[in-house]
Amino acid sequence: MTAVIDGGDRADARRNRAKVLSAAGAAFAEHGLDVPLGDIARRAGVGTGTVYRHFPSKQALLEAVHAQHLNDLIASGERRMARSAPTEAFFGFLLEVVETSQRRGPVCDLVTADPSWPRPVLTAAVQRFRQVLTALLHAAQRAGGVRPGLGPEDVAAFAVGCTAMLAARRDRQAGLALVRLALDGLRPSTSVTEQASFRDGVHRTIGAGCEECGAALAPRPTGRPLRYCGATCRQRARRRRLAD
Amino acid sequence: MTAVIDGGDRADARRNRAKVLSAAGAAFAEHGLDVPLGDIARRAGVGTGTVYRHFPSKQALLEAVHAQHLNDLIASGERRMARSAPTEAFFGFLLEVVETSQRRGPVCDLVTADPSWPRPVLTAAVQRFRQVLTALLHAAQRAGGVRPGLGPEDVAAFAVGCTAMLAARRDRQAGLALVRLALDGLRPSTSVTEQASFRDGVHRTIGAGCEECGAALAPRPTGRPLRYCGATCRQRARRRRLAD
Amino acid sequence: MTAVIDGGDRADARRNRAKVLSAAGAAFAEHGLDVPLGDIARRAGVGTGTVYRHFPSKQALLEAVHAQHLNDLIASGERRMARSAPTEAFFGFLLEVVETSQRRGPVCDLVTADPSWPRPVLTAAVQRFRQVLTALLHAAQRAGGVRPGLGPEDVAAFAVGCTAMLAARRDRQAGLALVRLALDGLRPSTSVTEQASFRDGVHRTIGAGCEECGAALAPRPTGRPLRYCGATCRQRARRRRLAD
Amino acid sequence: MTAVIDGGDRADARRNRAKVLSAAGAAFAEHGLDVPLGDIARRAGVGTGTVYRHFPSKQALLEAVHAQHLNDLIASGERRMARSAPTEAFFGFLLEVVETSQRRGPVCDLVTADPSWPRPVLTAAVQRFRQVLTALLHAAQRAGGVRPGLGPEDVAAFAVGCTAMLAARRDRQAGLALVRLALDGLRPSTSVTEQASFRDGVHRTIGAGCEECGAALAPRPTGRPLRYCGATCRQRARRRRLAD
DNA sequence: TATGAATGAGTCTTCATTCAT
DNA sequence: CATGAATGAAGACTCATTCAT
Repeated sequence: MTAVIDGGDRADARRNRAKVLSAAGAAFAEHGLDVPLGDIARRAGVGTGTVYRHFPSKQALLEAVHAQHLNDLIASGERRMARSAPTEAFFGFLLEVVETSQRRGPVCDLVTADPSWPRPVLTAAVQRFRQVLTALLHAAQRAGGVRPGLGPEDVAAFAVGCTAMLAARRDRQAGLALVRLALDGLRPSTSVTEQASFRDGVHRTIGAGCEECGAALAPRPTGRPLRYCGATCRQRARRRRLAD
Repeated sequence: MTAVIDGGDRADARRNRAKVLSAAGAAFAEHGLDVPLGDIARRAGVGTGTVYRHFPSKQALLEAVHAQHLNDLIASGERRMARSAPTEAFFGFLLEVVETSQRRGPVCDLVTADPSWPRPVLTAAVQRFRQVLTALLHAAQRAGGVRPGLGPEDVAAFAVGCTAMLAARRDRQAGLALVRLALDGLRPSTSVTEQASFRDGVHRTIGAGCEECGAALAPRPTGRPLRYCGATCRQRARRRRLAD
Repeated sequence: MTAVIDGGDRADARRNRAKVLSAAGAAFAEHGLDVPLGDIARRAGVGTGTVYRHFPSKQALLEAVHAQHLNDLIASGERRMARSAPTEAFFGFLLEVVETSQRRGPVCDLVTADPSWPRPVLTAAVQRFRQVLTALLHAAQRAGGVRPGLGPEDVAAFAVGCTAMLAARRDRQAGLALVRLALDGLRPSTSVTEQASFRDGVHRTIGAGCEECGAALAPRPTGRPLRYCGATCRQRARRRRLAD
Repeated sequence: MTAVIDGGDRADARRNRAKVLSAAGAAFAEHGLDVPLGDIARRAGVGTGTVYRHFPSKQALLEAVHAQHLNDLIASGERRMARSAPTEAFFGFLLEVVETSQRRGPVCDLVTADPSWPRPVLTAAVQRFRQVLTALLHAAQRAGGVRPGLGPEDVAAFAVGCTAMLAARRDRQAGLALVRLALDGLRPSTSVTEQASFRDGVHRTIGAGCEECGAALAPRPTGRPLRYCGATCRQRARRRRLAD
């Protein structure tokens, strides 16, 4: 199994494999999936034959790129899970997914299980990614930071959409701000919000939920925004932070 | 004016042009921009030459599809403006944009003014579309139903993202629910932090979020940019840095 | 037979046929044989269908153009034969052939009997053209103005070559001067010339032959060049001139 | 430098490049510039992709053929310059140019500087060819074997014309004889009239010939241009005008 | 009958994949 | 094993010719 990932015994072969993978990742991210394989090879400083020695097809190369990306994200997700509060971990993770996808094709499409995607090499990574995503999601939901009722497919679709949103906005900073707004849609909203959001013309107070339990927060006209619904939740959050 | 859309005098030619346009719209929507032109022709029940008689290139055909789509949306938007309350009109319009775009390439990319897009045929439609979008947006903002500070580019990017989101979710109903959640991100919230970054109609440069929790940062007119949303996050980040 | 040439009974049909023929002649002359048939039709102000009504194929149209050209040349050649001295008639004719051919494909190729040329419609015109050319040639040869031993194929090839020469020289006036030089190669040369022309370094006196009998002309260091070898030939030429 | 011609390191690639070049040269020569690229590939015994590997477009292939031809001619011309007497060198060179051009498109058109020809690859070869041609021409002119007043453009146009002439004559031997006759037009003649128009190395604007007999007209530095070569022709023309 | 729309075979060109060096 | 040359299927586009209006 490591052989498949490493590309064989010889050191130079392993190095070449890594070069190709990295070049492919960059090329797909920059120019999209239509980038010619020859360009990738040139970028990696190898011949096309070498690319084919390591990856049996362009599709396979793309999948390897995705697998690597997924593995990186999995590691990052696990780190976040260990170190951050659930809600922060979840949203930080999602933001990272969005920011690192670029034009390489939405990683999360893999999670949404589009059957047109052959995933022989990917299955393992995808499953693990889905597990991490699910764990992060459930933790955040238990913490009240994410709406209950959403499943991993929903989150994946959200990530896909936010990736496209980021790519569509020329100004990356502005794009990130938009993504944050969109991701806020995953946060629980008070019943007031729900009702208000489809009514018109009145400027109602809608706050994000408590970061620990998701409960509605009393609006404050000014000053530092509330993060927790009360002392209990603030305590609980603090305990968790110290725990890692 | 209709001549441009109708494609000439003869009834059969007009019919064929319409068939081609419709087939192209469906084909692009289903299979993306890489669908072979021959497939479109077959789908329309005509020869490839007929496609080329009506549209001088594949690019032109794609633009015509977009133009038609835009024109439909423009008409719909104007109707909504006349008949509905501003906020409902705005969100209804956006939802329609998202629902009708599918894989045919992000209609709204046209609005985000990507210069790599040649728009000879489109310029008029795009401008009109942008006008309608802007009018709907401003009306909704005046009515307090949409965050101030957002511009048409932001809304277009949102639409692009939501289109991708919808396409990513296999279950269309679930996808639409997600889109609604995301679009709610455009509504105003009373979170003081957030309000700071989008105040009174001026589209400020939105800084990156807090490095620790991702929350929006209040813009500072001068001086060193903010890294954290507050002391808590700064403290936490410091602790983490010391930890490794 | 006139029906074939005239294009039918109706006056407008005849007019259309003429328009197409003229447009085709101009288009072939300007842009060569690769000019699209649609361009010719547009130029003629008719539809492509109308072109096909009068000429069953592009090839046939080209042949009709050639036939018309040939017929014009035939008439001109006969006029010249009647009115001018043989040598003048011959060279004037040749120059006209060259000047009127342009890029429409060398008319004289038809005479050189290239078998790749289908000539169903042309046979008659080509044969008549060849007859006129031959008559002019023989008369000029009898008059001593053209080298004996040359046949109509040679002359036709000369015309083809001079047409290309004229087209190659951007400056048309300079091109015509070159053509005259080349055509002079058809005139008889004294034995001195023949010997001299392949020897090197000495500037020998080579004059054109007598216009009536082709005999060598005594070189004159200055003044008006000699046209005739003597009084006899000058008389003979004068008589012929008065005869028409 | 040879790399450009050889096409790389590998022996088989070099061989293939040569095969393609040679096949293209033959195909263009035989069937003209419209020969399909697939035919060339088949003729060379390779796939179309191989042709495109060595030459990025059909145009480029054609230019490479021309460049090779030009380079061969350049070498030959330099050899002739070194070994033969000037006039023989010049005419021998010209004959070689004519004999080797066939239908592959007039090599010398390149010299006549038609701006519609893109010459990226060719520029160097064309310039060198023009230099050789000019050197040969001037040497022959100094030796008195070629009319003064002719420039390289004239000679190139002559070559183009003679190439067409040779192609037009089915019997190649007869064609070559014709070409020799035509080329003799470049030799000096003592006809005083002609001398006037091409004197001492300056390439004067050559006016149209006499309207009556076509003879060359002595250039006039100023004033109304000449129409007739003399009083006789003017008289004759007048008589004709009165006749109709 | 005139028109010009429809047709589809044929051309150039690209690029994923295979294979000789 | 690495290289990059060779391959050929596939796609965009043109235009001579046919056919419906």
